[in-house]
Amino acid sequence: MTTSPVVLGLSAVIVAVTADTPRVLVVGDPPGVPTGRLDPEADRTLERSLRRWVREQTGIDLGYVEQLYTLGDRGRGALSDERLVSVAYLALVRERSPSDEAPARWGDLYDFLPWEDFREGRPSVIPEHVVPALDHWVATGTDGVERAARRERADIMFGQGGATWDGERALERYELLWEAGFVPESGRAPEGGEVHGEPMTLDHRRIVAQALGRVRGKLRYRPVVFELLPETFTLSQLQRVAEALSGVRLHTQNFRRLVDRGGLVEGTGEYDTSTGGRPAELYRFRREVLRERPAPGVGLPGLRTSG
Amino acid sequence: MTTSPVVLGLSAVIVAVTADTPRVLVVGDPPGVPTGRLDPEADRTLERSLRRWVREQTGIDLGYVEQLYTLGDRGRGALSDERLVSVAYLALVRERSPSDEAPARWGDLYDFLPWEDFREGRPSVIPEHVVPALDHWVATGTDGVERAARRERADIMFGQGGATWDGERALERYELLWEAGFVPESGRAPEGGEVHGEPMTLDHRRIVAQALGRVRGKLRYRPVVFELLPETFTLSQLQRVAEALSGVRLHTQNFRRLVDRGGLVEGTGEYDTSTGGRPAELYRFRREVLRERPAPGVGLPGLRTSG
DNA sequence: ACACCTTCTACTCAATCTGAGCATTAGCCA
DNA sequence: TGGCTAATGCTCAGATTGAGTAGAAGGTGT
Repeated sequence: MTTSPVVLGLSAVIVAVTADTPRVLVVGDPPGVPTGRLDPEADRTLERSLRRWVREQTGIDLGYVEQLYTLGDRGRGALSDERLVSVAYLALVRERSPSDEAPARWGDLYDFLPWEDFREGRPSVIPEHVVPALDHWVATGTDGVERAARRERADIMFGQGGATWDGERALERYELLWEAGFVPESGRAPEGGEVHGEPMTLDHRRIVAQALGRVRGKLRYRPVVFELLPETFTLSQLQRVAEALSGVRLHTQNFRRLVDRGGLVEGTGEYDTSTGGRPAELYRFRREVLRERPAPGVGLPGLRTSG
Repeated sequence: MTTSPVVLGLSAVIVAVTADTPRVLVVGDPPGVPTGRLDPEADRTLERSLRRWVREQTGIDLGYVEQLYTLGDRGRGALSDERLVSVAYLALVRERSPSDEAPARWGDLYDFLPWEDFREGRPSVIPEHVVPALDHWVATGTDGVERAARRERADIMFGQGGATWDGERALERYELLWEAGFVPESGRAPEGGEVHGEPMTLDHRRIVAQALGRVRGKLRYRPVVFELLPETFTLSQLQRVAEALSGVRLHTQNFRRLVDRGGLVEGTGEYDTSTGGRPAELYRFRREVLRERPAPGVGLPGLRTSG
């Protein structure tokens, strides 16, 4: 009896923001995030391996990279006689085109997860399709206890029934929708036969959801936005990137107060006159803030430890 | 030429808190965290595999489990003809003894990472040994630029030179000490030949440091403390657990205000008279808070988005 | 040149939260 | 009963947050 060999895959959720749109690099059809395999002989570390084959596959040199999660459920992957365990990474880059011959392209992140974008208010897919599907899922619980638990979970995840919507829980929302049979990746036909949000191959949409949740969390307490911005930028640009990722609109004046008086950025004295209104001062990231504050991030609302 | 096979290891940092002491379950000598291997045939998911062999090895049924990190650098592990990739997990349990025949025991987490415990003020190991070692490391930078960068990093990590100490950066601190040759696990003889903090096998102390950082972060915005407490508890008990993990002392009155008025706990009307002073009311975790607040956690100081 | 539009930027203000301290309560023990 | 200890209640100033008003500085079209 031979045991099935373990194969180590590496996946990269490569995120950029163009103007108002958060983007993720995808390959193939149905789309998936770029994927490679660890060469146990050649690659000294997992992250090096990742950077190497992302460069080879897409021509992109990754900057900021962090590990997201390791997926190892049986039955993932194509071949059945091997056990595919994948380490997923999150990478943030300033957008640029993948090299022409590369089969990679930028997709709109919210095309895959349309229920995550609250910038224009609650996205219509929620009341129109998510909520009915969840109601059905709740109703099909085996007993009252399970139905109550399902109701609570659904409410919390989508900010129903008095609960507040929490952008960082993107993964939990996706997993809930999976369980509720709302996403075709689950193998069950979606409620009503309609598909909402573009599916991805295998469990890749789950990974993207997790990446989104992670970025949103990080935004608060680490200056990761600047990985997505040029050296200098206007406060509007900064705000739009923060909004694109967090999925909510921010109060402009307060946002600027927070990043400016919070020491996160400093003015350069130069101006961008192409704003369409009053010229905007160009700012740059203030590295010293790392020394001054334990958890510097852009000011996002909704983190109250009490009340 | 045969490629070296990938072997998937699973490690568990199992944390409990007894009275004032955060504990971690260790095995062997030098101590390490419990470790198993994925059976690609038998184990359906990584987490199931983990729970199974932890139960087998230690008799402990894990409750709260979350994935920490996946380590895959070449040269880890004992055998050289295989590539060991390990997925590390964090588990929180209410303390109980490992089954007698099991070779596992509870160790004091701060015995391994003594520079992380600020409850009695800055631990003496920092001024006496860490700072001199880091000063030496800074001084041995190749040029002025590198020395300045090292100085800044050292200052930020240990709250020197105007920087504020951030408990959540336990991993970064450990990595810094590794680079500085302060920990024997790095393979270099520690500065001065003295060893501070009990070493662990392989890279296990690194994993424990990461686990500590993760718990400290989670404490803020998820009600994980309750995984470590009995069903009902006094607010002092709650505070002591929070302090043990966060590594800092908290202002009692403010702490109680935050958890109580923040809706995290509710009184039971019963009292514990064994306090040595005025009897303390027994509280329980208020599950409803999950619905009411997006990020419920115990009130820890020091998270300021500005200023 | 002028009104007008747009966006950026500067302030204000009330509500709330935070950090710190003082004071009181309620068992236990000699 | 007085003194000890730990729990609990309350106050207060300073900082932060959320929301809004208003002015500044460009462009555009007549």
